[in-house]
Amino acid sequence: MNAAEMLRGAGVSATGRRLLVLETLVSAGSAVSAPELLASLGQSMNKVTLYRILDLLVDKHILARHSGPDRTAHYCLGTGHGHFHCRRCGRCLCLHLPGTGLDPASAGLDALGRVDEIEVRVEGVCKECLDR
Amino acid sequence: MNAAEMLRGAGVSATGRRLLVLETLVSAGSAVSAPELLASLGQSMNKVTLYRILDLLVDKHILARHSGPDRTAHYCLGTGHGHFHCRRCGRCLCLHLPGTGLDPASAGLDALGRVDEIEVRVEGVCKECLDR
DNA sequence: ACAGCTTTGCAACCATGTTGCATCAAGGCA
DNA sequence: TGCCTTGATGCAACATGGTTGCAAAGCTGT
Repeated sequence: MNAAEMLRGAGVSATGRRLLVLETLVSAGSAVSAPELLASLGQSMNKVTLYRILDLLVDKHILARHSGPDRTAHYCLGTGHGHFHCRRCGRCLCLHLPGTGLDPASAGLDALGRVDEIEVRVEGVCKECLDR
Repeated sequence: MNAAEMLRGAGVSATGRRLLVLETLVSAGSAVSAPELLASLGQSMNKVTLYRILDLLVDKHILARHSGPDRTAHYCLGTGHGHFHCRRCGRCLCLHLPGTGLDPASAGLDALGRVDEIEVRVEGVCKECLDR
């Protein structure tokens, strides 16, 4: 499924700007913040447009927004369930955690109210930074 | 253990400002953001002083800082391992999750590098808001 | 009292993100 | 084709959360 199909499948038109943002995120592979996107896209994209596109894509469940360690939102594809934040290089890797026992019922979370989303944030130093 | 003991135990002097911040957080019971603290403390505390005290207490491991949903840091006592964010009332409740299977080895996280901290963020609507 | 340190305050600044409004592009229809 | 409506983009100004530089106020030991 390419970027244009993802957009049309969500019922929004696939404009050039939106494709640019989405393809940048696809090729990034990790979670990226809005300022990082702005920097990598250069002057070719207005920041207001970028923020509006990110809002739209999150609203349409194409992107997931999660809060990074440096108090800026990070964006990545799909509904990631976890992220690893490297304290040294600042990268934010998406985790796909299988079977960590994190369903609301088992943890007794549903006693708190309605649970919409569970995210695991792991902080540390990534392998590349440790080896270097 | 009262606030003054906590401060002296961490090797910092227990000044009036620091006691005020720490006691406010103790009595809050939930995780609080810096702007919320500023509002509740009124004009009696300069915002720079507050941020510096919060930084100090996090550095001394008296407080834990974690990122809220509204891109502001929240602070609570100890090294909480999870938080429940209510999307309706905005409160941020500390969770103490027992045995959710979240140790680095079992989840295969240590293959990523060095893991320093794991935090679980749960989003939803709290019981009080659902009942209302 | 004095020197030296820590703590606090004030003002100005910076970065992230938002709002209001104008403009531009795309599609429908006479 | 020309016109109208609607959605997408851009620009400027603003709002908020947080930081920095520097000065004043408070301790502490001599």
